[in-house]
Amino acid sequence: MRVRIAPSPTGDPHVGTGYIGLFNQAFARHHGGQFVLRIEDTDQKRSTLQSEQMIYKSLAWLGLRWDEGPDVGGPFGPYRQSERGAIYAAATQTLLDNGTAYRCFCSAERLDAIRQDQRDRKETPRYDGFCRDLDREQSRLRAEAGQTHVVRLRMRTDGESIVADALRGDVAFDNKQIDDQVLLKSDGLPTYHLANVVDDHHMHITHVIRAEEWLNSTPKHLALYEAFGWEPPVFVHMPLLRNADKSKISKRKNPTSLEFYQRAGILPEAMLNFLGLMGYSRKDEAGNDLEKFSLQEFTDDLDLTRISLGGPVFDLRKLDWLNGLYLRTMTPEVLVERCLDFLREDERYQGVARLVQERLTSLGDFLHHAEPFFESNRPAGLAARHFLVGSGSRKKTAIKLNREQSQAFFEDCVTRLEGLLQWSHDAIDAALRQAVAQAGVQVGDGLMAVRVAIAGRPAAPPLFETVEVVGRALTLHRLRQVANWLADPQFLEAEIAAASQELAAAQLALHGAAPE
RNA sequence: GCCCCGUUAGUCUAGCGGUCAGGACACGGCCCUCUCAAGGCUGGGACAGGAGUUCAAUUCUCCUACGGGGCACCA
Repeated sequence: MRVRIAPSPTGDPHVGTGYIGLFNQAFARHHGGQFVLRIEDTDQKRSTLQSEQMIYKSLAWLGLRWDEGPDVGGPFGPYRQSERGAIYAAATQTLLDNGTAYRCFCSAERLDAIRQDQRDRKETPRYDGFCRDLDREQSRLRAEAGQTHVVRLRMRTDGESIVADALRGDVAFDNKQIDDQVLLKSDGLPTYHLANVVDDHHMHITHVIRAEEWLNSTPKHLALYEAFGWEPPVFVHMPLLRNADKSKISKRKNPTSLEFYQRAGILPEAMLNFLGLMGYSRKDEAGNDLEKFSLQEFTDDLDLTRISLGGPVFDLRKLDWLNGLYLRTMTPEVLVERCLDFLREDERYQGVARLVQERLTSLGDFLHHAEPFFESNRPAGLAARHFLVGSGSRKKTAIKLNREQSQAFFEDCVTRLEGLLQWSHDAIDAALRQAVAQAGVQVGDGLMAVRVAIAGRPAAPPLFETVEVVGRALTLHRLRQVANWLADPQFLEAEIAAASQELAAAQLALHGAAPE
């Protein structure tokens, strides 16, 4: 048995990739098969090599080990789709020759127009078949003349397609509902649908274990297998990880980057364990649910038919509990090792040392100053008043932003930082200054708000360096967290009230009981 | 709008016709304790609604509601 995961190197390594990867690998190992990693980089605009590297790094951190992949090779490579152009070209030609695909010369404008029209008439937006019956010879000549075009799948318009999903049973789709999918884009690269089917076949994939979002496009894939005369694999559509509001997990509402969890000090074995609890459960001898288990144990008795299909909410509180459980059951020796490794293996370590250095009077001070860089959860706490931008300012001229405005400011910071191609001091500097200018507050006040959001305290190393060192994943998470706090007036109020109480108590302790 | 999937407590789940509906996170209380955690005990809290099938439905079927996903020259 052979399975694969096929992440797309666009952006941060996604926790969903880890989730699907876990089940794929465990399935392969359980059955003594192979687990393949394939990089789906057919989207030229969005794919980056950097992102690809991060995928390897994060999946390896999690503890997943693939038998074949771009980085480790294998007998059915190349494993990067951008390097398989000739294979897709040949496959496309086969379909063109046997009439199951056709060239389409329609412009993007025309397609937009008909889709809009269909939407207006409340119909399912789909290709209208304008080029479907072009003369084959004509079509060939136009293509040879260099006219830009795509290649589309000629979908049957009658009957229905049955997807035999391993978890759901037969799922029927009316063929009339299925679009003539583009297989080859005008840039000559294949779409997911084509590349996926061709590669899965050539890589001898027997079981496709992927996210539920693909279920609806499976009929297209089935049509492709048929067009090629190939045997389709077994399909297993896993439930989607969800935000607290049950929508598909997204970085707006949850940290989705595996890098974030690594940097936040989550143990990979706890993360894997937690993912193994999503839509799945194991039992102990007494028949109760087993909460803690190793990858090996998970793999040993994995049974995909036990997967439950309701979309599991990715609840960080339980992850934290599990992580603590792992931490508490280590021997002190191992714990020390893990902590030191956590710091040592983190490339931020050097950067933190550099920033903290000038503030030290003893080695023991290091921990205090380094805390903001590694801490995972940051309660709003004592410095919360800074989140209302300008409110913490001692300047009389300070422009204060109200709750909504402050929230908008933090969200703007997120958007600008998110868009940075280079996570460098200068780029961060520029982005944050723009955000401050946009908000119309004084530079010091705006940056102070960001500083407190990032470092949790007003006294910290210079902001841009700090942000650079803290890194993208954690920085964005902390800013989003503050934006979310600001979105909930009660929460922030309570936080500030608690903080002032804390402050009063501290002062009381310092100066003795106040006179009656 | 159309198509598809799903629905046990706030959350993760067990259950596959007859159960006091089990476990876990979170939450409350008590205990332990110099604090905080951890730990122990304990409490509240769920089968979305309605028809049907059956001696018997959380479990099977249908309808409704709700949630989600898809409908791209993104994956």
